[in-house]
Amino acid sequence: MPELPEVEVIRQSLEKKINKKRVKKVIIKNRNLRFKIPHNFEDFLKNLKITKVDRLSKYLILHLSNRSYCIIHLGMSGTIHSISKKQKKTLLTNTSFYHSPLMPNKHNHVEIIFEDLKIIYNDPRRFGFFQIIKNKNLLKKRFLSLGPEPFDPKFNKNYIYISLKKKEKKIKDLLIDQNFVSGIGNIYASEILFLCKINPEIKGKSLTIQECSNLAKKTKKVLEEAILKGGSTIRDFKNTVGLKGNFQKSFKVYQREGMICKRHKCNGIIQKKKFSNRSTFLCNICQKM
DNA sequence: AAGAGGCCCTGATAGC
DNA sequence: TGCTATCAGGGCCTCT
Repeated sequence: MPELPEVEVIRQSLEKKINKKRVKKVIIKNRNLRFKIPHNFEDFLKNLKITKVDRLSKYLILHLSNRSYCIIHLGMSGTIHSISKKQKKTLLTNTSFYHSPLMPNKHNHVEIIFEDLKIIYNDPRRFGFFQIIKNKNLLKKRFLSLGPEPFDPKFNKNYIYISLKKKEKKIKDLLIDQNFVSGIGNIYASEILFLCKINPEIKGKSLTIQECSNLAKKTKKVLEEAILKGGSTIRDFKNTVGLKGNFQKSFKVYQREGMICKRHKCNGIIQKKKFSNRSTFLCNICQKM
């Protein structure tokens, strides 16, 4: 599911809920996520305080009071819900409780319980994971292969131009390559390239310096706007209080196959193409090769 | 060393 | 209704 904007939206709502709070109890219902959750996970977290709710590209990073970290990745289908004791009381007296996403569910794998609320990790496909990282050095090591985030000043026209000048890969595949730039996924890659009028299939090395400059700008623009709109809700992404995002209404190409191009005075038709086993959307006129 | 492809997993939807 | 196939927002690993 979640690309950088969705993870940031979750981070913001989690921060309000659990920052500075102490973990009372952890319940694991299924350890078999992408990486197996070790058996000492619960004991390790117990009684530690959350000192900061951070994010790096698509990873959530909980800073813990013993100077260690808990990183959470949501994979394709992970979501985090929070429920307060008060809410639970109300829900129990209400029939809609049984249809609520907060209801016990076979895909609720992890619960982290605080004094006044708990957070629930739900993930049908189990591509997500939890990992404990013991110290700052190891955290740095863990993310060594990640390229700069789009908002990092390092992600500028020169970096892009130099990184791409020998690349035979398609620019769309490069945008979702986390070693080049981290945080962009399949939705936003299509949206960014549309705004740049760049055909997703051209080789990285064929971008001009001007195109690289525009790419840096438009990438930031798309992601910033998506965060402001609460992320994109396709299928059932919601923030931790169950609110849907709104950016999907702003999609220019994603999931708009066969529809008319939204660019002013362009009469192009949005195409869907599949390469590298993922779908890509583009306008057949303003993103011509 | 870069790039292509497979794989981890479940659920929704389409087509027969 | 029930089956089979295809498709999903990601990332890691292996092979060439």
